[in-house]
Amino acid sequence: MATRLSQLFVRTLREDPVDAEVASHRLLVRAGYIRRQAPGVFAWLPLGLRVRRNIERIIREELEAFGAQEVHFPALLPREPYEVTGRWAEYGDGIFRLTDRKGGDYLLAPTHEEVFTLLVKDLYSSYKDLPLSLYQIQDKYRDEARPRAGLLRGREFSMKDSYSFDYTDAGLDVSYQQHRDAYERIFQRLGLEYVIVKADAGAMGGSKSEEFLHPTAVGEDTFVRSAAGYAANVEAFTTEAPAPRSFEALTPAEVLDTPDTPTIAALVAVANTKHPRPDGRAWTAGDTLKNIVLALTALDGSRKLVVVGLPGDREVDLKRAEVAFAPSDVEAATEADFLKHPGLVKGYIGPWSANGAVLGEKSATGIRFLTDPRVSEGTGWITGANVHGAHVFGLVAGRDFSSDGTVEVADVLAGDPAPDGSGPVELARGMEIGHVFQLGRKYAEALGLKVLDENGKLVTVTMGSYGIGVTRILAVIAESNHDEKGLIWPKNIAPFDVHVVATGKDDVVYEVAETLVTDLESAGRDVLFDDRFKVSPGVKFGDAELIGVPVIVIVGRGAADGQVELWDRRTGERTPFAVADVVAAIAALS
RNA sequence: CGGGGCGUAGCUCAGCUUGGUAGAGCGCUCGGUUUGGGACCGAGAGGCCGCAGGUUCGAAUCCUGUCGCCCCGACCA
Repeated sequence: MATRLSQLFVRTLREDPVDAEVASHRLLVRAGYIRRQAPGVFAWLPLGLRVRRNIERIIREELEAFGAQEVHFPALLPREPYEVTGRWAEYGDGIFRLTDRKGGDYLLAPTHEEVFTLLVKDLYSSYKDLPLSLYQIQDKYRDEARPRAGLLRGREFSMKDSYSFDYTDAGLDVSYQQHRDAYERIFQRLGLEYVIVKADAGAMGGSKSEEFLHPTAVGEDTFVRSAAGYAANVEAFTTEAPAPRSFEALTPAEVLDTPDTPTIAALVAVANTKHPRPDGRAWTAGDTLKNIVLALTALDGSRKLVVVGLPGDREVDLKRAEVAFAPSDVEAATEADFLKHPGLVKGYIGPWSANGAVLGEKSATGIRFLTDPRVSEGTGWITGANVHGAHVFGLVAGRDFSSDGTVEVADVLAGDPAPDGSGPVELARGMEIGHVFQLGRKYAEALGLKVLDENGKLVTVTMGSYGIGVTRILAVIAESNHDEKGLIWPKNIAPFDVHVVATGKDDVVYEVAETLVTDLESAGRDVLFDDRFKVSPGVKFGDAELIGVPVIVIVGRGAADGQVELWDRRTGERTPFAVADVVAAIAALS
């Protein structure tokens, strides 16, 4: 099929839209692929829809290839199923809610676990019907606190979501792996670089979960990776605990004056001037044990304190803390919290005091005390002596104090060793483009999805849920496939196969171009034909570069002699061709 | 929710300090000249100056309030 630019519903913009910051947003608006309707909500123009459908086609092919079947749910759903699983409340402000004329509550679905589960429950009741994988490509709605970066985080976005249904754990593993493999093939076909990271299972429940992250500066997630292939979300990163060390040769702890040292930096400075290390090496922040007081708010609203002890060169990573203490909410303790616990000497908190243990469930305060894995048995620390202006030096874990356990809340720093022994990690930014998730029986249990097994016994189905953000992927591809002049689509998702640009005012140019377009159509190519007669060549070239069809044919001054140019959008290279040969040359490209 | 910025034509912006009846470039329409890197001439269409109050003879401009949008952060199954 050929589309004439003179007829196409599009208007390219000469200037960058003022509200677009990131490249994909800027270029997709400028090139006439999308238009903003509301914050995080976009209308799709013909060019944008074409790319979107191409991405969807690849996704469908790979899912159908292993037997997943497409269905389609409404975005508008009643409250009840979400009430049953508790997500009507859990989502809070995160979803769009609406009321019908009778006062019934509805929502615009943020994801569809509940209704998929119910549909299967509706139709199936035997193990013989399983395994089953269903998917849909559907618009999702989430009332994001702050939509941003155009399509990268919208409030309406297209997502492919699949759900697998099995009656055994082993079956779930197979379904999970099928999706995971399909996702790898999809991202490979889309030419999208990705790393698979272990993800936190979070509030969704369930066990195994992995995210596909596309490394990009505009990414919203920080992940860690080692050169040898380890990759994980920061939340899922684990710290290797050093082996216990004997503390028999260690000197006893002593309390020393450290006036005006409520911060680690001040403490290190004073320690080095007033109490230098006997071995001549300078004290560093890593020699100190920092005890941070956190307040946990449980689901029932109750609030209690916990103290975490970490090496002084580390900060608490709140995201890691949220995971470590889930489902409780975590925040730094407030002044009010300290007032309620006079046993805590702010700035000089430590597990030990001359009068006995201060931190820990069995201590004087009764406050739970958890330590970083690096605070292992036999390690010695400078830490607060629970007296203003004094710290205890050489306090040895396992000898002088103990904790109620270890906790992973310290921030991960570049150079930390990967837990699989593959060497130091680096921190990188990534955008989540896919997520595979073993839900387990949470939803099936809540909604009563059971089948009879081989023994005639009723068993609860176990499920997986798998998502790919279609519109986000489109943006991510645009993000990594553009230059200063415009978009450069990979061939298999470009809105057209070939962009034919006719330049000049001679009728013969347009006659040659028309014939070429017809020949390309006959060869099965999708053609965008810039047939605009009164538009100057500069505008046409500029638009071609903006729109980003990877293969461009210029029919211009050589047309009368049967000469055209093949223009590679990505390399910028222009190759002269006889018009008679160009259809074959294009066929050879793909 | 915290911080910052901005609302004037379809787009990008000027005008606001110092109040006097609305501007430019691009885009759009008509006519003509142009046609290998965003051409030119002429004639046009197009604005509730975000909204509401107030001050004033007079408000895009000053004051108050309000709504919205963008960016950073928090948040983000």
